[in-house]
Amino acid sequence: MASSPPIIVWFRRDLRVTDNPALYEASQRGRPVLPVYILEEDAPRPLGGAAKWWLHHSLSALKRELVCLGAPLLLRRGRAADVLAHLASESGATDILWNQRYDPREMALDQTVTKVLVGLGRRVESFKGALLFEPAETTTQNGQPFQIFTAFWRQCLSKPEPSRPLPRPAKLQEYFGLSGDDLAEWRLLPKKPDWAAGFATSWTPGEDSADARLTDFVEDRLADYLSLRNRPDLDGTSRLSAHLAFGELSPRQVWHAARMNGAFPEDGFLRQLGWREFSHHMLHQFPAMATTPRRARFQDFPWQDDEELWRHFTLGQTGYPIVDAAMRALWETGWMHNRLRMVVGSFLVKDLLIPWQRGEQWFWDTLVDADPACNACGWQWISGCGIESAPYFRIFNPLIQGERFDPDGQYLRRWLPELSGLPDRFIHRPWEAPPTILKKAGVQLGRTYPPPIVEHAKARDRALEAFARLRLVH
DNA sequence: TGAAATGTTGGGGCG
DNA sequence: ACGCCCCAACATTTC
Repeated sequence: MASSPPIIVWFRRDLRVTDNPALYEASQRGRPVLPVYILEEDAPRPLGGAAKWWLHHSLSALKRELVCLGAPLLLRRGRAADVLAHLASESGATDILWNQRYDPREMALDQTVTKVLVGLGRRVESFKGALLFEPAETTTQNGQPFQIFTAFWRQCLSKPEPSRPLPRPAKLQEYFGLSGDDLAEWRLLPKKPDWAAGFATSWTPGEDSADARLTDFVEDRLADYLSLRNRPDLDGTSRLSAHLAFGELSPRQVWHAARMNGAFPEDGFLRQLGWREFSHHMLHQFPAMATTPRRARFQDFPWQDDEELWRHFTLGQTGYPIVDAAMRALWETGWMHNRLRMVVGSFLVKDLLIPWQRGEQWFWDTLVDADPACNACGWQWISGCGIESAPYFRIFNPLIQGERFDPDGQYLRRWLPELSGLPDRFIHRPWEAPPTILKKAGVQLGRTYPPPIVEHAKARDRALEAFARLRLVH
């Protein structure tokens, strides 16, 4: 027996059933629900490798959730407009619901989809679930977008608090009769080599584990967040970034979970949500920032862009232990601590004079939490070419950062086994260790571990000089 | 969400 | 007792 026409819910980066406004609304209408995820062939930017791994597991988790709710997830691939138009005619659906996304390139796509569907006599509705505050409602007094985080966040905090998360919908009516792709066919997982083998020991994608991690964080570690958040060796952060990036959690859920466990909006943790918010609003308002420095004069920066140095950087073979440990952790786990993102970012851009866009692309490929807005904002911030950003002359010293935030070298020993035998005193600076100590630790500089590929003091001077020249020209 | 250079102050060693 | 130097500790400025 054929079902009556369903309501289509198009899942994108909102791979959750709780606090999912589009799904919730569909569940309220007393009709079958047809949830669909589309592998978009016309996506503005193909997902990176690590994100694909996450997507695979997140989709399989979402499939399980939706089976429990009674409406299995349909997988299709192609251009979103074609797929949805086809689905609408196959199923007779008149209503297509989704949660709004804010990246202008994706919004352009959604507009096309809308036009096509409306042209076919369908109704399209979009809902708000991806952000805490609406970009259109968060502007300066004369209606301009904010460019400075503190002003932006102050205004956000003066508004009513974000609304409470919606509940998980009750049982959904299944729509029968359509078949979709098999997730495995999408080949989102790496085969040979399987570089993602280590990911699973660090992560469990999906809404259930996102919720568990959130609960664990707000109950046990939120209180120490401020004092530990910069310590990669102590696991002081929430590690929710990938769950948020794929929408397995909504920022509202994180907000209220933290609030109920004693966080104040002014506190450090919610402020981090503020940065996420700010990044998304910024990319929404300034689409070009994905690839172009917001300060125009950085267009002419005299980059060196040396392939050999780049290779050392990506392999975690720069000779600066904190940089190398961070880059190898990124490769092995698909994630990097935020403090270390700043350290390696500063190193790439300022010590090696390699354009931030290359770093941004590398992160895009290797981070499980790769998010166009946060990634571009972060790189513009660290390279000094954003409007609100670290001034260019703010150059991190990898040695000082390492010793300050990994004082016992615990993090280094975990990711750089070849240095693990060095005493605390030298592990951040193996090139200063006396030969006897190196020998005892089994370290051969230049063989088991590289000497520094640049001398930081000189690299710093060179970067400042390049920056000074830039200022002279403009 | 920086680091280095430079300036200032004050205590202690020492002739 | 005094002036001088050194240097650590801290503050300010500069990149």
